[in-house]
Amino acid sequence: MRWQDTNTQTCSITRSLSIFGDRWTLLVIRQIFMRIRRFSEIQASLGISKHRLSDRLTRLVEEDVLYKDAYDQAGNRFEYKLTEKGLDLYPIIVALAGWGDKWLADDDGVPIEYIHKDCGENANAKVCCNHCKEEITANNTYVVPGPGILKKLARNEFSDSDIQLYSKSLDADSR
Amino acid sequence: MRWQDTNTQTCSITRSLSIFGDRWTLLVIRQIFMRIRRFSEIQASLGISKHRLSDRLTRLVEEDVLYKDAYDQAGNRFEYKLTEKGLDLYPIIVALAGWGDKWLADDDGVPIEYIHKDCGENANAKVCCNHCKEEITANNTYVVPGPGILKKLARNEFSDSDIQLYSKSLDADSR
DNA sequence: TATGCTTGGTTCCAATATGGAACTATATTA
DNA sequence: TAATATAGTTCCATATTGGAACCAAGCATA
Repeated sequence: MRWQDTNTQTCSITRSLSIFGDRWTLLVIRQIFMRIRRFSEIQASLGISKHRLSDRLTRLVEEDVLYKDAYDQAGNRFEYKLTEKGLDLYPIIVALAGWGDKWLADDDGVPIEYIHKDCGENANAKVCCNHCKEEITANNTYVVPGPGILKKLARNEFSDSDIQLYSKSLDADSR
Repeated sequence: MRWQDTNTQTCSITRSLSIFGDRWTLLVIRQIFMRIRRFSEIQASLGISKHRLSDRLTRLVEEDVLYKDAYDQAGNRFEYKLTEKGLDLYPIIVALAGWGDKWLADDDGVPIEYIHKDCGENANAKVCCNHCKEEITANNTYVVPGPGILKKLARNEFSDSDIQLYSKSLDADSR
């Protein structure tokens, strides 16, 4: 399967990765969260080549993850800012940072800390059940097919490998 | 900057992405969470080419994200299973799925739902503050340099672009 | 014991994506 | 007006990926 075909898949993870599942895009988004928002700033701070960055920014604007906000009088130079859709990527960024902090930090410790303004404490983010607020892990969760699968199954629009995937479930055996 | 240099960076996000920030690795991990754990199963279900999958699995075992568990008598054929480090990627998977569910689902609705066993409800997972359990967003969080930065700064092991990055903060202006 | 089948790869080559340098066009600054 | 900064684009060499063919070990069958 070629990569450009992946965004036609049903899986939400596959669809998400079709937008930012490459080597640079999430780092570009991270910079923009960090207020590094102009082309040259992003390019210099990441060391990404210019035409690659140009591609990525254009694509993120097309996907409505970023929008261009002119900062000169002529209106030809832009800061790239996060749309509502883009701001919603924050949990993914925090989850990535948290995993790296836990498993990849060197002896010096965690490079940056996230402070939750409302309580003033180190956020040390966890993924929690929206209903009971307890932490979500692979071992206390299982999956069931949702309407996006069931309706396609009813219309026979689902492949064998999709059925194989979604007939499986996550539970304590995931280890 | 070439990609193989990225895992020397201080940033936890960059280090994380140096392991699974390519087009396929997170999908491979997702399959393993979904109990699709043998080479041929993963290969057929994702449509990834064999040598690419071989590379990725080898690398994930090297990185201690997966381990090989023999399932034949001769001990030559393996299921790839998640280590503790790998299981800890679950929040990232859930965050990706949640974003895709919200922003990329088609009219049929969400493809799969995550059920939290402890309360029996649809988890609809949120990234929350570990301290007060409230949801984390770009607007209610800011960042401060942690020891991993401060110690390197004290030893002069930090580049200008790193300083630029970490001197910025996240807050309500992130939009 | 020979035969083919399945699994889990590896090897080769063509196609695609990326990095780096040079170039360009438009604004802003001196 | 000239110099500089910004935000790209173009060209080419290199790196990564996909696809097909090949291979070797183990198992199932005759």
